[in-house]
Amino acid sequence: MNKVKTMNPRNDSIYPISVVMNMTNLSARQIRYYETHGLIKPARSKGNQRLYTPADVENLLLIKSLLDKGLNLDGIKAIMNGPKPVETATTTAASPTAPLFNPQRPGVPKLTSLYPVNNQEALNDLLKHKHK
DNA sequence: CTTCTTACA
DNA sequence: TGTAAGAA
Repeated sequence: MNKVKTMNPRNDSIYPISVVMNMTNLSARQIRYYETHGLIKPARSKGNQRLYTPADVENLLLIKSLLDKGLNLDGIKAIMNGPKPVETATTTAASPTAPLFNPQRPGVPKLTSLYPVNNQEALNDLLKHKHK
């Protein structure tokens, strides 16, 4: 019942430039232009034909939106090959030491302390006072 | 017929 | 960026 249509072992979804044009609403000129500027790198077929992957289309879409936001090709280029979301994160994170819990089963006699190592100092202090 | 390259506007 | 010409 199922019609397997051209299911080759190497079937990467690729589109010719015409399809990409319809998907991105960009002109062939623009698509090729962005390629010369290194924003996309579509593979080539035997006849030197451009083969666009879905990833390429996504990039084109991103380029389009970024372009619309007022950036130039060089700026977009910088963004694309650098996972740096321009964030001056002043993350004063005080060590995200996740307080992991020890999955101790009921009946284990080797229970010395079930408190996070983080509070060991405070615990000792408390015990000291109590023991006094 | 579709796409590619080069080149001019 | 659009478009023309000639080749593939």
